[in-house]
Amino acid sequence: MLKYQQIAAEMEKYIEEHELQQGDKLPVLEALMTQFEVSKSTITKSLDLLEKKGVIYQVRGSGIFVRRHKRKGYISLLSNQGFKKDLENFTLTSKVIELDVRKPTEEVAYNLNIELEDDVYYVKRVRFVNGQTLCLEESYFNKSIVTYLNREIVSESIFSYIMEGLGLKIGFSDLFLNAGILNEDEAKCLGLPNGSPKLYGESIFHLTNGQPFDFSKITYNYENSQFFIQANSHFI
Amino acid sequence: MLKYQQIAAEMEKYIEEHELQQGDKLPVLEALMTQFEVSKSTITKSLDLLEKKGVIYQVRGSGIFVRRHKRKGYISLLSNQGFKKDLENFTLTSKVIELDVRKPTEEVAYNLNIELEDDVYYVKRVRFVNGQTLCLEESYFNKSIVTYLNREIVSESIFSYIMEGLGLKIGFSDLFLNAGILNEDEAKCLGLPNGSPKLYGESIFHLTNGQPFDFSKITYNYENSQFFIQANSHFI
DNA sequence: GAGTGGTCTAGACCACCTC
DNA sequence: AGGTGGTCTAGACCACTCA
Repeated sequence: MLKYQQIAAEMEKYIEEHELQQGDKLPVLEALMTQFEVSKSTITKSLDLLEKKGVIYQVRGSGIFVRRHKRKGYISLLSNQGFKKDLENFTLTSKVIELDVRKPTEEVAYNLNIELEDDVYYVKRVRFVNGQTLCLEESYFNKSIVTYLNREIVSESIFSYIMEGLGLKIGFSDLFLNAGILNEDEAKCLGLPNGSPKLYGESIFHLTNGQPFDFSKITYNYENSQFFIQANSHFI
Repeated sequence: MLKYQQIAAEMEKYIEEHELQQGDKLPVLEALMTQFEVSKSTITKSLDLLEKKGVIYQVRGSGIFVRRHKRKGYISLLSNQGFKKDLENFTLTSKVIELDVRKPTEEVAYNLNIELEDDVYYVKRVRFVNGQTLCLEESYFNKSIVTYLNREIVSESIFSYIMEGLGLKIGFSDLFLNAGILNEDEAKCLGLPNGSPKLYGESIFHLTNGQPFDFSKITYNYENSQFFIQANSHFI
């Protein structure tokens, strides 16, 4: 693990364990430099990372302060790691509805940047938090990258398998979101009345080298899903 | 303007003007260093900024590549600048429904970190894109920070006024999102049938020094609003 | 193995906040 | 004025990719 990541992790752990609150001041740069025995730029890089994660904010001429969001059970739209982290104290389970290898539709081929003749894994599953439906998820994986899937893998965390089992490195993701009305199949899968509102998202996940490997359509149960985003104005 | 911001702006402009596509390769670090006559760390900082904005991605050992999302008319949930930037080619207007000074509710006082005796500006308005309703917005501004508002200001971009007119610096924001069903008043304001689905968000905007100054509740017309987010895995 | 991006350092100087 | 974070440099060395 790199120095600046290590330091960021330690600082975050410290903040959590000591239950520091919004606005609490952290030691000044000078102190952190000597404490961790690194140069100024390394500390700065750690702090920039924590700032990007929404853990702290830095005020020039004043200090470094803790930033905490105050609502539990919200899913971060920024960590492209599925829900594992956000719903740590909740029980996450999945029911696999379908799993097969097929040819992509035009839409899927376009989003995965492949040809219509190439193969994709198709996975349809319902995900639950604490036994209640969270979302209905239809995923398409580029089979030449995600070379193997089975029902067992797919009923657990697919992303853990992709990273640890296949040794792939996830780089970045695009997410598109809107609201709508559940159709009959969706309502049935989520256990909601026909015509209920839905939160609907499409996301495309890429490897670090820029290759898209996963295109997913997710329909959320509006009663059990809420999201948060922490933004900075560093890029106006 | 700082060097690294200047360089980032120039590079972004270059990419737009030359209509570079997803995956197109940019010059290597060495070349950029000599071209802009700056050190490696400065170029790196520019590139990190562009990466954070979702404009490029960097692959170690390989190069720097253009990253472009391909859908028009989506609102970025990361730029905490209102919609100005995302809906550039659309006409944005507002209708002010209410504007007054009042005492905060407990909820508002909590989110703005003020006392129940303090004053807030309350603004209720409907916003339109190309003449169609985009959202219903109820905002509460800490009056000791946002010292003055009037109907004229409020019918234009409040944020431009806050930055340019009042000289305040916006730092970061928290956004909470979920879906639900429109109530009668909301449906009327948005011109939708009663009981339609809605996208509902609450956001808290802070100055660079960490003070919250704006708490807003926004109800979106689900037919006219769609969002996107570009995420990185740099902080797993 | 050549090319390319990423980390880290030590230090100079600058911009902003608080008192 | 003194304290604090932010920018920028020059250069060493490391890690990954790809032919």
